[in-house]
Amino acid sequence: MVVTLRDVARAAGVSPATASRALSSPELVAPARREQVQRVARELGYRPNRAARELITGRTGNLCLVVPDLENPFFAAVAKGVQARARTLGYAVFVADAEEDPRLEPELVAHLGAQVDGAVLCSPRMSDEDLDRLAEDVPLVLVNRRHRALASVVIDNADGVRQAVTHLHALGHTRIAYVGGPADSWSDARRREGLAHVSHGLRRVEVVDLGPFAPVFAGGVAAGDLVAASGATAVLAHNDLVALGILSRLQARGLRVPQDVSVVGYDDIPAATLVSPALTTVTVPLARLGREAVDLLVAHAMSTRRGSAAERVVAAALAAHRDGAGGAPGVSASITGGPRGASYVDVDAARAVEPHTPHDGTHETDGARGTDGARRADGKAVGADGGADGRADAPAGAHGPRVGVVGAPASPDGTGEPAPQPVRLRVELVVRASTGPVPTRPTSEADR
Amino acid sequence: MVVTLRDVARAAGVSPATASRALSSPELVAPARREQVQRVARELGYRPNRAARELITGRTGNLCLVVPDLENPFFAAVAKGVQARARTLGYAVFVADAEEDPRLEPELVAHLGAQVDGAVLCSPRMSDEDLDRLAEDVPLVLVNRRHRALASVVIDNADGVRQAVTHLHALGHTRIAYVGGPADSWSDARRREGLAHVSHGLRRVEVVDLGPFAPVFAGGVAAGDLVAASGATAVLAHNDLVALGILSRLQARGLRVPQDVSVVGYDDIPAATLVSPALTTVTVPLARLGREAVDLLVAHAMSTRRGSAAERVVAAALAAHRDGAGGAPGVSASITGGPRGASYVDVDAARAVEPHTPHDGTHETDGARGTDGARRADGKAVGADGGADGRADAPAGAHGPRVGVVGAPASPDGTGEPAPQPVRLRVELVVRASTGPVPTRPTSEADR
DNA sequence: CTGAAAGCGCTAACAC
DNA sequence: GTGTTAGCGCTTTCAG
Repeated sequence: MVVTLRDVARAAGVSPATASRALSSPELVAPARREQVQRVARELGYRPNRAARELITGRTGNLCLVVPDLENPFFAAVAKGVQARARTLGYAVFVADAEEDPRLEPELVAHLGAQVDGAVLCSPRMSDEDLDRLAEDVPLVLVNRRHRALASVVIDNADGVRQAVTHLHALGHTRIAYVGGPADSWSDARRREGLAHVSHGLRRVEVVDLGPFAPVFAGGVAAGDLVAASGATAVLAHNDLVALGILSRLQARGLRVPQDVSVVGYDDIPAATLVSPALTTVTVPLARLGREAVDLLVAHAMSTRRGSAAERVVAAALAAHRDGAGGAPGVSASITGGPRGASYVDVDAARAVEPHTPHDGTHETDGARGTDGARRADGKAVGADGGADGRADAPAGAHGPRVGVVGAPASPDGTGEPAPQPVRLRVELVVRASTGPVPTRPTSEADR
Repeated sequence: MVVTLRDVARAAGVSPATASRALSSPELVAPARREQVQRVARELGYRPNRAARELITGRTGNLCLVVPDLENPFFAAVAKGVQARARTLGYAVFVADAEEDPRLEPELVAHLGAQVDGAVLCSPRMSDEDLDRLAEDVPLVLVNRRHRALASVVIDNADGVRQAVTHLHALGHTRIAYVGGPADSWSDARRREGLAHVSHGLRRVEVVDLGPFAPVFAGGVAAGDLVAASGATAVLAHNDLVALGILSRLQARGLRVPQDVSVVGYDDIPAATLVSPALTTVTVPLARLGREAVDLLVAHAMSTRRGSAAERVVAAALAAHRDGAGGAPGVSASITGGPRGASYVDVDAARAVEPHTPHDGTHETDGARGTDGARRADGKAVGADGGADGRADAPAGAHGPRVGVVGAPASPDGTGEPAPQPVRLRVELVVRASTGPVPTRPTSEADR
């Protein structure tokens, strides 16, 4: 009923081993036989059994993504990016919604982690300890959070607020309110730091911290009243959802935006342009966060995988690799080579001969990242203090085209390799209709 | 390194077979041994190898969901519902984004279908033929589309527009514009049908069809101008995104909503309340669409599965089942029993003794569906003309609490069982600020 | 109720 | 280059 590799082998007049090789490692088979086997396989409609393959190779060809809330446009966009990238690389992706529950996250990762080659955790709210624990079981890449030796892709939080505040300052605003996100939000902490730096640098600018709020529309609505009462002429919100809430509340109270109060968001979700006035906000390359995360995962995390046979081999290869051989890519290639190829029809047949160089920036619109970002362990970079806390990042005063960091995505899986530099993506302020010049006379609640 | 079932067996002093049973079919093992094995397994941190299990059982414990666009709030919400439900049943779910490309859909389903127990296709744009083809390979459940014998969950499209038009009519509107969705949208076709019925029933109501538009914000913006030119005092949009676009365009042109024009959307996505005026719209139980789809999948689609050994057994069981024995649930239970239980730690240990009754409405807020919706093949229902085209659905004139259909979710997998009735979910108009009484004098472009 | 044995479909040594 | 031989870890007959 279901056609098996044996069937193909028999029909092609070769041994199962040869059939297997012809499909999975074509370069090991004589051209004539190879093509014949491939043809027969096609004719018979052969579909390799993934479970059987996984059982022996230890690789699944799957990834997983865990987000706090799929309905949040921010995460939806990241998910889309992850999807797209994974698909072109031949990976399928499990998506899990943690329902904003920090306790659910580790559970989800543990469950899914058992059946994937790696996991992307987007804005995880779980503790550092949980992250450490999980990282032992499955290759992890963090998005929008940083943690010790784990690979991660983040945005330049500090630079975003810098741009926003600079913009507001140029419009004459001197009293700016900040409506923060959740107290335990990693990115919010970075933005606060950035805020402190900018306001230091700018004369006569005063930032009023209105405190932490839920990072959703309702949070913004609540914050709206505080904004009105603060006497600020401009407000910067933790994210667009919050900004939208503020906007809504302000307008409901009869305050005009931007005539009375200017509002700036963060993230640039689609809804930012659905409202009027359209929201001035900090554009974050949402989809790219996802894409980079996948690249990172495929680049290094996949190298080690608890997979019985494969595991031992990889370990041996890595050892040999470290012992001198500057870079015999062929070796690691045949080991780390995961699924690839856009066509799902015969992924195996399409398996490239070229070594595994998953991301060389080909698809990126700006050439920020080094083209050899995927190659790891080239001596020099080893042993640095990459495991530091990551406080060294934001020289927030500097500006100009901040490069999205290169760094060697090494393997933090306990193979003794150094911790990777996080991939940091640039953000950019996009000015729309919700910000304008400071009102000539101060606006306050008393105005109405 | 990794603890295997053999290890557990050895440590517990039993054979691998017994260990396996103790964990996967506890009822087959003597209480004493059973508990001992379970304890040992826990202590050793035993984690069953899913690949090995899948290889022999043919079941994966995974589902997949394919949507046209993850960033569309409609699909995000459905995805969330699918997620949640699948998780409580112990299933992990692959999510794929078809990027609004009908050609990509079958490819994704084919790829993922090979490694899941069933697939949920949300608003698939692919052809009927593609659906037929895929349905042969993997159990399918459709959301927001109907097709022959495939199980599906849809909303009462016709009733939604009926409510909307009735509302508008009550406000005095007599000239109502309809801004449709994509020409090949199944749901849009249903809404048009409903529209025709209602306007027949209502005196003096004239519906102006403004044609098909892309179901996104930009589509609505484009439609906005047509609305203004149509002379209609109210407009009903294919969905909220389009309604939002219309709203935006109308306001940009100086028309006031609802004073000059009333706007009604469909779906009630979160953004509907982010704008001002808040959108009057037809609330669709988005998350529930997803939940029901999963229930349907688990209820019947899982019964048959090409899985070597399991397949034959299931087939035999089904045959025996049909031959009289009204309901020997024990049999099918041990066969169809998929993963379940909320705890991921020891899903197996939690395997219920009770027969497989995945959804009995326990989690539903309204008891619309029958509690025995999961039980299939009880003679009577067999052989009906369930395979009809689905044109029989909308007696659009009727109203009142339309029940969300019960029907026996039979297996359309060619086992000779009848086609299932689609699960139809009720929708409800929610009146917000974007609709109001008809203007005393007609509004047209000339007004400004 | 329990154990021994036989694979699920595939890949990876190891010889030839 | 190719075939032969072993299993990967688990479930499931089939005897006892």
